[in-house]
Amino acid sequence: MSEDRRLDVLRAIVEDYVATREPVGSRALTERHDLGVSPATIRNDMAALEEAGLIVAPHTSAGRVPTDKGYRTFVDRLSDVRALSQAERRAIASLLTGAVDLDDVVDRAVRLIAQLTHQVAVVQYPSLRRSALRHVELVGVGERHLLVVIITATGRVEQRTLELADPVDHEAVARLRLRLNVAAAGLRLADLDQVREDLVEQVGGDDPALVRTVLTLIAETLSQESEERVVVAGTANLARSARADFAHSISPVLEALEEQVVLLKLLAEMAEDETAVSVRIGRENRYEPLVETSIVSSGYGDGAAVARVGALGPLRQDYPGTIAVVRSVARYLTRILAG
Amino acid sequence: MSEDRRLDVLRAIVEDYVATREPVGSRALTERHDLGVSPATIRNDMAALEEAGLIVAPHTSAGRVPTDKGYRTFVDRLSDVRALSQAERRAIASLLTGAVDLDDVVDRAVRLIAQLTHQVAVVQYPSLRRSALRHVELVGVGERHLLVVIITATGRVEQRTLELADPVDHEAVARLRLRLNVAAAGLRLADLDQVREDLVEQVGGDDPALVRTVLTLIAETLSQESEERVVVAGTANLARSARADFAHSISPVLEALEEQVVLLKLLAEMAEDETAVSVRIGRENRYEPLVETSIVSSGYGDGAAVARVGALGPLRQDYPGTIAVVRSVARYLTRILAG
DNA sequence: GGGTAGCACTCGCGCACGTCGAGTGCCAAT
DNA sequence: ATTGGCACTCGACGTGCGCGAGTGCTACCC
Repeated sequence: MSEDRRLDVLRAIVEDYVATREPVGSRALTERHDLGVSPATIRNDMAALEEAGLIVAPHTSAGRVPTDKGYRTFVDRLSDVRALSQAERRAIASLLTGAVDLDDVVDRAVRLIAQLTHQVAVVQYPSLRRSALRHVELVGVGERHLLVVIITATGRVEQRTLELADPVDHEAVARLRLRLNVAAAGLRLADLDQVREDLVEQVGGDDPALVRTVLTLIAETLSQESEERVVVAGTANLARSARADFAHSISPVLEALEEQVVLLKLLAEMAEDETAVSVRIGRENRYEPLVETSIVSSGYGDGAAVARVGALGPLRQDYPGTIAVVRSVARYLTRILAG
Repeated sequence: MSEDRRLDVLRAIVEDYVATREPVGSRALTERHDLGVSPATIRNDMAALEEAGLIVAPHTSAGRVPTDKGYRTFVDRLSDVRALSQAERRAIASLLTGAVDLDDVVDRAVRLIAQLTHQVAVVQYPSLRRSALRHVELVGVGERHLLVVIITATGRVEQRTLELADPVDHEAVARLRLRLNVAAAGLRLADLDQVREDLVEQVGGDDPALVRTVLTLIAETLSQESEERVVVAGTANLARSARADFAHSISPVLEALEEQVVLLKLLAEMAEDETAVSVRIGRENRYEPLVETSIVSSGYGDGAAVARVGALGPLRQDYPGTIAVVRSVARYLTRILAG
């Protein structure tokens, strides 16, 4: 019995099931695909595929349905990456290039993915740790508070208030601001820890302790994972297929989507290969509420990937299509952020 | 036939229906409530209530269910405001006072409402137009760009980049910043348009045109409604009761919740009475996707309300409970933002 | 006139039952 | 290795039926 044909059968099952949402039987397969053998032969292959754990029959005398493992095999070995249509390419390009600032880019990207994949779209903001510093602003506020505003190369603004031991010396702060910006412009935030002492010396000034404090605070702030943010769109797409694709309710999934921490962890786990698209199918997500979903994500950003985009949807979905969209949007994002 | 008892019957119907999710019949009513009359009498009252459009029977020989108008009457005339339990009060107080900054306050508030009401919670960020100015920061960036950072009394930071006609004169900018902050501290942003010319004169300085430009830009920026943001939580609560409470799918509702613009408009429409809780029931929301939902919202903030909090859920919900929670959270928010 | 009891009637719901057809597994034949 | 044939399983679907909740109406009572 031919191993190749067996995989062809699996591919056909996945494609038909994704298209029709109905368990697919041996006869239907021979009718809709050109496999060159009779239903009886298909049945033997199916039995083998079931034995191997790639498909299951929901009940006796129903057709077969792919398992997580079946989808995995499909994604890894059987699916061609679908080329995007001209219209899709154009939509991505024009929508993303029209954005006015970082927030707008992220917002447009997430809506775009949701619309093109009919799934829940997820876009992570470019991580502060990885992006370069454009400007630091220091503002004395009241007696002993210092407002630190950090502006990154990607246009993101973060603010943090410092409580000082001594009353604010406004002139010293003004000088410090100037020198800091001269010395630290273009600094990659991830490097800040290493070069801090150099900077303290370089900036000099009346109050090295203050410099150190400010730099430390900046570093601390940026290293907090909680600074990372994820934007979600298209939850309505989940609800549309809810009854059909989710055994119970979609509310655990919605809950998970509202938890920034969960999403960030999830995306972080998928970051092994930063630039390529990576896929988590069903129980491969160890996070219980998501065992009935699949997540397709890709890193984006310049050089070392700085963040991820992705799409989350039911097991039964058009993987080649989703992968194509996610990959394409990630590439456009990378290009735009670099420009 | 007593008008009072008729309303008692309506109240009983609403309460039972909310509690059991089943159409309520005349006998069940007499058993569960102390109305002092027989089922037959109740039937007459029910016929009258149906005539008046306050209840309907989903089909012959089923019990009655409240209509939008029935709920409206219940909310307006029949429900006592439920007092919050000690535990609930404590939860609200402790959670909100533990917040570290404005983002945290909003985040905690929205989660709190979602959890206590089992509905979708909505919290609008305090509007810039209405809140007072704490500080303005001006930073020259490159040759002819000026970065304007606005810090409000509520701790919100907004930034905007100005393109200047002439190259940046750093000294002039420094002087301007100082004078602007002296003159404009505590200014309510909504008033800025009116007093702009006074300020231009008061600030004086080398370049009145620049002052005017900066002030105009600030005013423009702040008057953009798009600056207003809404945070949503608890969408999972919708999904939980989806099958029972929504005729079709909840996905139109989820779509609406993702549209900031829609939510902002909705909240704006409910702002007639700024401090009191206001309720929109079913078709009273002219926005089609929300005709199967009710929204309870209240203004919060000091003096003139600066923003709104609310809860959105199915028609069939515990209105007194929701109202109590929304009102209470709004009050705590007001107190915290004032402090 | 408002309240009540009785009664006939309606109708959705759940259940049992039978039929249909898709799909399977196995076996003997090629 | 592939195939045709065949018996078998089982869910989906339609039908018929009885139950019970609930109604509206009418006659009656205070």
